[in-house]
Amino acid sequence: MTAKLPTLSSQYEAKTTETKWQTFWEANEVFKADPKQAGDYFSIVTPPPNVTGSLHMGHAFNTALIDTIVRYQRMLGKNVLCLPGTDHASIAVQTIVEKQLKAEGKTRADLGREKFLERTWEWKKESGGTITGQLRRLGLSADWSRERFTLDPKLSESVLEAFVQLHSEGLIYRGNYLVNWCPASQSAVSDLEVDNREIDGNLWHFRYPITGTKDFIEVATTRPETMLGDTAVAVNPTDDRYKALVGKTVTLPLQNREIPIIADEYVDASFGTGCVKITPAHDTNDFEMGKRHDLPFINVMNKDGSMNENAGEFEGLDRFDARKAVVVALEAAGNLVKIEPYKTTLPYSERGGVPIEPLLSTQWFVNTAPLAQKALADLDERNSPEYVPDRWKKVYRDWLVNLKDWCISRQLWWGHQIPAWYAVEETGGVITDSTPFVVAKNSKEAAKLAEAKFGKVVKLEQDPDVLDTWFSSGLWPFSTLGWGTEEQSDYDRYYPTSTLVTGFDIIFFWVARMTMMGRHFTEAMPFDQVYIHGLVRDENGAKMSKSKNNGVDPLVLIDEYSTDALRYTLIREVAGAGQDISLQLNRKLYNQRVKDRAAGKEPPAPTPGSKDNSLSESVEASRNFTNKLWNASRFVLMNLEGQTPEQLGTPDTAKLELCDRWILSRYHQVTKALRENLDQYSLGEAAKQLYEFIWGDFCDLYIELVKYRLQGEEGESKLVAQQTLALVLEGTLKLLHPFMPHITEEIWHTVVQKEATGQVSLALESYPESNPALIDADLESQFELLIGTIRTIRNLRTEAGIKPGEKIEALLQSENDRERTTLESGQIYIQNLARVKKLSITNPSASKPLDPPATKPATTPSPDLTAGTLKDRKAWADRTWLEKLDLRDLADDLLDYLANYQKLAITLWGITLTILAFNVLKAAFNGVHRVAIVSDLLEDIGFFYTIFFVKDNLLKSTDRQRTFGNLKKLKGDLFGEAAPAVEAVAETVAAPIVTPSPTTPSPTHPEPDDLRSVGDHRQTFAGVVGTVQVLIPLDGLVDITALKAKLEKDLTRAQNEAQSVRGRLSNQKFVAQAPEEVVQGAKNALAEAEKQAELIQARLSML
RNA sequence: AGUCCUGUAGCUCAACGGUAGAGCGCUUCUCUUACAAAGAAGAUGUUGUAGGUUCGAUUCCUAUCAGGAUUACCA
Repeated sequence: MTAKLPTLSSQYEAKTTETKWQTFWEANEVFKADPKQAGDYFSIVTPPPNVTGSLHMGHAFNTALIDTIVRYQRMLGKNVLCLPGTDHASIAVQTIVEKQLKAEGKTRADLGREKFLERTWEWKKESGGTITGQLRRLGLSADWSRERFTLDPKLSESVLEAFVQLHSEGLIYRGNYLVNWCPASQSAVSDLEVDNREIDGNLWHFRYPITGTKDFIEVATTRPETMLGDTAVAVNPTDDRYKALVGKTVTLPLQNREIPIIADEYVDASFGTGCVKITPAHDTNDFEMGKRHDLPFINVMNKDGSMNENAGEFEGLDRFDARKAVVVALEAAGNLVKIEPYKTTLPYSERGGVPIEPLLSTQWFVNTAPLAQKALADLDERNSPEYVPDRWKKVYRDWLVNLKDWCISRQLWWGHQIPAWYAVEETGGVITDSTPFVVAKNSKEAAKLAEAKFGKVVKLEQDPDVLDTWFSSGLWPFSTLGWGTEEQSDYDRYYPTSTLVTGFDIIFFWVARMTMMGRHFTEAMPFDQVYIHGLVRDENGAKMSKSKNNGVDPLVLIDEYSTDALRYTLIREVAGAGQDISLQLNRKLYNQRVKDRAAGKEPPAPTPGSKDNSLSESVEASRNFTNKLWNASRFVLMNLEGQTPEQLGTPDTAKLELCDRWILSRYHQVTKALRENLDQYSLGEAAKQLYEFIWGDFCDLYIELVKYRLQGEEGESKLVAQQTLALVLEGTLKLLHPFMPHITEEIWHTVVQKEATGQVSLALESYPESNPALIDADLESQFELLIGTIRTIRNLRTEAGIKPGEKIEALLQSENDRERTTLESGQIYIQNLARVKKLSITNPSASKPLDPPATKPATTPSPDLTAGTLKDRKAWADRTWLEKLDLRDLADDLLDYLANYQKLAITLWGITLTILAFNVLKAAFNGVHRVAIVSDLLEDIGFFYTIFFVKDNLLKSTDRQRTFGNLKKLKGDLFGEAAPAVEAVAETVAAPIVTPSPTTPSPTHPEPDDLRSVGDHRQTFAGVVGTVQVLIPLDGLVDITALKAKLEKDLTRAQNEAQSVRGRLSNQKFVAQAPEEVVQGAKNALAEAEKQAELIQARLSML
């Protein structure tokens, strides 16, 4: 043990602490995976963020979820690999760099491919560093030694391997098809890079003259300029209106081209005129039809979106100018019928920000059907991968079924260059659609292959295009582990990976590609489970997006509130089925913070109490939670007197006091629930449970309940409290660690007093296990009554306007033995937490009270039985022996005293003397039939107390509970009260087995006299909890109106409850058909409600 | 248009078919020696609407309204 006591500073410094642990974890390689380590493994490859700039809130959310899962699995003792990395994001990154060049007045062509790539790598270095730095600040417990980038040599090798293999299997081909063409970036783009927007457009109606007649056929289009490439007009074969025309031709206006009228099922006769113009080179549906009917494909557009030579007089016009020009020309020619406004959704290029053009071009494609079939079989036959939540499985499945071939070539430079080499001499020195080629991993192999193929050495040129980024992303789960390279130890150990954590928005584009590729290349699903989460929505519930400019930088919130607070907020929000989560934010303040950050200013220190000053209320609440944990830990540390949980040891079960047993029961209950929730990815639920346990149970109740023991004398009771506090705190830190890794690590090291090393870290501790033997549901519900009683007394205090600091008297009356036993065993708790100096617990119907239990206002204040300060006890001891006697109360108080100061009473001497005292009392009692009404009776206790005090620490191990019980029995004998049997009491205290009420009230109702007995002497405030009547006698004036109002409110509530339950019970079918326990529960509830109403009614009638 | 998800307190969300809870916010009181970034007490609901099944529906079914996601877009 160190010389100075371990403490926590009064203020938690989140920023320095978090940086400290992030640095520590990484420097000590705490999270480095070791394939050689035995045991089950748990591996996650993180979804690689694009190296385009910085992380947004969605990344923070994803990372928080991943890390919580990963840390939990690590604490379960698994061999964990969490592999981080980034994605090269061809088109996004190239767009950024080209923009930079443009600002300098240059183009990529000016630089040339090599120089351009150099420059892009430079950019990647900076941006990639920003990204991984942010992941580190989020506390991601990744193995940074295994960080990967999709363009790493080894990953690129995997890409080559995959491409060559797929090509050799005939699953990759080169062909002329329609692709999503982005004229702005002049590249094909994937469906994912397309953003469908609904826009207000027009529907233009044209008429095409039927060749050889004066008739016309009317067609409509949203893109008039495409008519220049029309090669047919189609009608439905069953459409009687046009049947006769099929086989004839129309003359295409402006182009004067004869095009056929064809019949095709695709045409919907009921829409518009039932005639469709067919442009196979510019529309996907038309493309299919063109193939079916063997139509010519006339491309009228250039790659930059301008019209080409096939557009005739419109050549050179931009597509939108051409649109206008075509309409004008058609109108002039009398072919325009009408223009009607029309809502349509247009695909926009996410990158270029312009409408996508379906364009016919020669590209590389993956034949996905055979790949998808394997993945589909795994899903249908083995439910692999398993989706959490399950409903996303359907979305995934639909995609696999409806899949189209995948265009994988991009007309870009940044990325994996397609490993195809063209024998350009065959086609005049340039690559054309028909240039022969070979596919190989490198130019050397390509040369060899080409030589074999052509029988001579030929000049080869590599395809200038690069692969779709998703191609390499599809390999990510195994390419990162060394698949297809020399070093496969990680692959052998950690593949297939355990869980993929990602957003639902990329199930198709990424998840499905990984499963197809993984299944094909590794014969295994790349992950066992897929955990799908939602998006982070902004303060108005809107999706965050660049175009709306409503994104939120997680670092701004981290600077303001800490990483732990942000992580916890995000996770706590997680509802069930992959729902979106929302983030509360003061946008105005946020914008200010962003500005400040840019200017290098720190966020201002929080000013408590001021409203409208919260950047994010929800994150602030989490920050307050960290603060709560910090302060509670401070308190515990202050009271452990320098001892670690290990040094203190586990508390002896037999010596646990009621609240110790309760908090341990709660702790094990929560541990159990937490493990279950974490196992099934109910992270939000888990986070909330911990919050409630830490704040509600541990801080607000347990700590308050044990304070008097900690502040009291050294001894067993104090030791057990310390042991329990230490045990629960350390366990709780472990439970919370996956959610809030930094603060828990900091507190833990202080608590256990262990220097942090690569082997000693909370992150490497075992996750707590639940001990079912310590879970006691009965005990917990008994506690409910105690807490309810405390709350009722506090409520009465408030209603009566009693000052918070003032100590009061209270009387608890219940006819229910179990209730009374519970109240008695928790008496000290009620006294401490409800600030009651004198508490009586009686059975109003058992025997006529000899005298009113509460007496007239004491002229000299009663010594405080509860506070337990030395001062009080001194004052108490100073009393003189035998001023006046109320023997019954004396006995009560003697027992109170023992209950409160059990640790003092443990000496044999003390007990002996107490028993002696009882015998003295007995003797006295026998001689006195009527006992004086005196409230100040405790002088005599002072006498005993002095003796106890002297002998205080002589003996340690006595079954004080049993003795206490015996004393109670003795008291019962003396006064004829229905004191619980000795055994019952002993067990109540040491191991409560008392079943909580379903209260079965006794048939005898309290006499009004009973109730009045208190009120006769003083004004009394009253409330009811369970069937316990809580009475607070008051001195001075009482606000009768307030009291009445309160009682009436209670009465209404009780009557309503009774009424409702009565209604249910009077339904014969309910009684007959509902399960026994439900009916019984209703009966109990009715009895309790009726009892409550009765008690309140009686009390009310006395006013 | 199809499919899916969601409608519960002012906000964000809970509630094996058993009669609705929590956090934040709000109101009142309190700076009590872990914590005012706190503590104590309190108020707040035709569970979107209408039917149905059931002894009993926030929960299951049908219809409907509203919001969202997604796929496909009819030219």
